[in-house]
Amino acid sequence: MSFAPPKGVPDYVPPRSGRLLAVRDAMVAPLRLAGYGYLELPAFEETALFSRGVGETTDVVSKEMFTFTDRGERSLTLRPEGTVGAVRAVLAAGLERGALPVKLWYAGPMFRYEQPQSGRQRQFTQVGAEAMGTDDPALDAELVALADQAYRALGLTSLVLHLATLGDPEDRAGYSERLRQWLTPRVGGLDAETDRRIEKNPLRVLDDKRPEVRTATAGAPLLTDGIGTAAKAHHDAVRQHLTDLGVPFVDDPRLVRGLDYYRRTTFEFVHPLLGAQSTVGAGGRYDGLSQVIGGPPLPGVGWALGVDRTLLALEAEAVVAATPPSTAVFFVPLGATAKARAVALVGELRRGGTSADLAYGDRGMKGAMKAADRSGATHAVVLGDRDLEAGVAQVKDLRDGSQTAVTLDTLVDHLEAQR
RNA sequence: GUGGGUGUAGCUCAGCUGGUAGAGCACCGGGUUGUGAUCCCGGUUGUCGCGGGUUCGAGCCCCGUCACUCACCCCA
Repeated sequence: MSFAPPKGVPDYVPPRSGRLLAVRDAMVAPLRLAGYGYLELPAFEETALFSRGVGETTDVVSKEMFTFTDRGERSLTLRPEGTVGAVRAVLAAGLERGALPVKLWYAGPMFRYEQPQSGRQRQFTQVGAEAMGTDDPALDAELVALADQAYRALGLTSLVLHLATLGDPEDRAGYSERLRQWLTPRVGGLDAETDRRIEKNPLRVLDDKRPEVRTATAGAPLLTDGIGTAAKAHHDAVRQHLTDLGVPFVDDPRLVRGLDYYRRTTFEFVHPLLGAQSTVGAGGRYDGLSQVIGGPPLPGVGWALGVDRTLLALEAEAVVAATPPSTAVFFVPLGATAKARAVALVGELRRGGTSADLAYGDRGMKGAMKAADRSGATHAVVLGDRDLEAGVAQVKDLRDGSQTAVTLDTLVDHLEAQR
C-alpha cells in the first residue's frame, strides 16, 4: 500500500498549505471590493458543454479531459477550466436578464490529464472572475487591474503583463489564411502535429517553443495589421484604461491562447523565474461563447489565476508571507486537575476570540514547554498543583522569558489584554 | 504521448576499484524531581523503489519494471 496520491494530484500540508490558502484569499480580496459576487460551481459538467465551449480542436478537449460515464450512461467531465461552466450557470439562473454586467468570482480545483512537471499538475486550483453582459472595454481593464492588485498585494514584483487583441472572428479568419500560406513553405512537413495546426489553427504554431520553429517563424506576419476598426477601437480603449489605472503592460502581438472562445482582448501574467510553465494568470474576452453553447448573445470577459503557480512564483521570489502564528496562548498543565482546568480555560479563551491551545498527551514539563515554543504562542500558561492551591497561574512571556503569577479569577481577562 | 535526470532513515543527502549502511536536521528522553528557544549527553527509525541476473559476496555491475522529477507538447 502506497500513500502517494494519484499521479499529478498533489497534497498540500502545513505549513505550505497555509500559504496556498493565503494566496487564494489575496486573489479574492480585490474582487470583493469591486462588486463581484460568489459563484459556487460544479466540479464536473456534461462532456458536451466543454467540447463545444472550449473547442473540439483544442488540446484541452482533444486529449486532456478527465471524462467518465456515470451510472445513467451520461458522459461527464471534470472541469478543465472554469469560464464555460460559469457562463452555463449564469444562463441557467437567468442572471443575464437582470442587472448588467453580471460580475462573479469562483475558486476551486480544475483537472487536465497532462504529463506533470514543475507548475503543471493534473489537479490544480484557480481563482476565476468573469464579467458578462457588456462589451465595455473598461471592464476588460478592470479585471486586469484587479488581478494586478492581487499579485501586488502578495508581494510579487517581477510579473510581466502581456497584452494583445485577437480581433473579431472575421479578422482572425483572414489573418489565419495569410499566416497559413506564410507558414506552409517554412515549417510545413516538419511533423504531423505542426501540419495539423497549420490547417486548423495556424496561430498556435507561433506558440511553439522549439528553437528551430522559433527562428523559422520569427518574421511571421502579425495579426495587429488586420484588425477591424471596432476591435481596434476596443483594444485602444483597453490600453488607455490600463494606463489610467497605472497598470504596466507590454504589447505582445504573438500572444496565443489555447482555448477557442477568446476574441479581442487577451492577456497573460508571466513570471520570469518560473521555468516552462510561467503563466500564473491569464484571460480575455469571450463575446461569442454563450451562443456557442446554445445561449443568447452575451458578451463577457474574465480571467483565471493559478493559485499553485502563484505560490511557486512567491517561492521563486523568496517572498515570505507574513503568516501570523495561529496560537496566541499555550497552556502547560501539570497533573490531571490542572489539565481539566486548562481544557476549560482554553475553551473560554477561544469562545472569546483569543487563539489558544494546550499540551496534549500528558507530556512532561520540558516537552510541554517545547510544544508551547513551537506553537508560536507569545504566552505560555503554566498550571500545576502548587499554583492551583495558591489560586494562580504562571504566565510566561515566551518572547523575553519574563514570568508573572496571575490569579485564576483574572486570568482570562489578563490574557485577552495581552493581545 | 516523447526525451533527459533521480530513487538510501520522517526530511536533505553521503556511501571510494563490489566486502553486508552513515551524517546533518527532525523527533523522543535526560542534564534541570516545575520552565521553551541556546548548550551538553543519550535514544528510535531503513524490505538501500520493486523483480530478476552476474558474483563466494550487490546500495554499488547487468536486464526489466515502477515511481518521482525536469523538459518537449500544452497551459493557470
